[in-house]
Amino acid sequence: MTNTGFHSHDHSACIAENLAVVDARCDDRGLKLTPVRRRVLEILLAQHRAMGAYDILDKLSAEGLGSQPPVVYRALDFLVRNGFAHRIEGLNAFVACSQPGESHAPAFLICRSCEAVSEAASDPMRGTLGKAASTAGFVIENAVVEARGLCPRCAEGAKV
Amino acid sequence: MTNTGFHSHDHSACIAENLAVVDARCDDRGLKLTPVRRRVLEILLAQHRAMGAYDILDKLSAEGLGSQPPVVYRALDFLVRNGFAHRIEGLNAFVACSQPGESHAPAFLICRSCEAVSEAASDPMRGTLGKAASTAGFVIENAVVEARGLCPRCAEGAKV
DNA sequence: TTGCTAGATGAAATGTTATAACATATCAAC
DNA sequence: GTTGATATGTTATAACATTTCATCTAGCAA
Repeated sequence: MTNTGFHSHDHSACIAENLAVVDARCDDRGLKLTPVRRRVLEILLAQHRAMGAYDILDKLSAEGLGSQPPVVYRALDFLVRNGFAHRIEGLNAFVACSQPGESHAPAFLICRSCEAVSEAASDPMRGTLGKAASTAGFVIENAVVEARGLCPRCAEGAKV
Repeated sequence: MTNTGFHSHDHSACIAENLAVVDARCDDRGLKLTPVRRRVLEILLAQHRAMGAYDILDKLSAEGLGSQPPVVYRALDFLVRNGFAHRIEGLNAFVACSQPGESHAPAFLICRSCEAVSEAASDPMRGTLGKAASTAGFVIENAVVEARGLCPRCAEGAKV
């Protein structure tokens, strides 16, 4: 139940550590973190927010790292497939994973005001959903769980 | 915890009842279920599956009920806003609501094989997610919960 | 009855997100 | 040095969604 994104922290260390973990995981598994892939991950890591593919593409192409949609979609696909990033369905956008490479069933807390995204643990099989599924005889393979609302900072601001 | 969609039932009665409820709700609230809106709802009700906006538009325009995207998006917006239909984020598609007009926090069970969609109750504030949110100081306003997997029929088929 | 207003619709264009399809490059293994 | 596997480059297009502006219609007040 790690929650990053809503609280201030040493962000450059946070980025560095994440990249180090991803590097290690790639080594372990024989995956190649190529320049485009690494750069896309860095762009995502720069902020705890979701970014659209075309926003990322703008940055990439400004740096001469590819200028066509498939470039960024392939990189994102690699990152998502390997658990280094997640897709936020409700925003058609992507965030870096805060627990890279760990197998986990993430749930997201998305602030509608500042658009910060925080990753929490979910357990789709438990609770009402799991009960409903088993009653119905439905076999859950995975679940999208995205909560929207206000992060601590924005909720505080809204009150005032 | 009503689950429709995975089990056989008198579907024409199911449609008729849903429409009757929606009619009544519209009367109550002074909403207008115009021909386009009603027809879109009927199209969605015809099957317990999610349909893309353009699929719906194809049907509409075949019937002379409007041929441009805004026609269907406006109708869908009306239906979703008033709780008569839901958007499935993971599919960029729409389903009729099985509890029209009731205020509820739906969760969806989506079969990846036959694409049937069933609506279940969810309670985003409860369980691990709610706990994570309150720990983080996050105020949940609503949540997208979409489980994917196999419906009873397809799960059975997969075993064989 | 007229005219106002708000909501609904018609229509054209555009914006945004995502993939198909095909060609080329890179690199390790044999 | 050929093969096979993986990654990239590039063009085009599919799929999903909204903006904009004009027009129509129902309900209602003067």
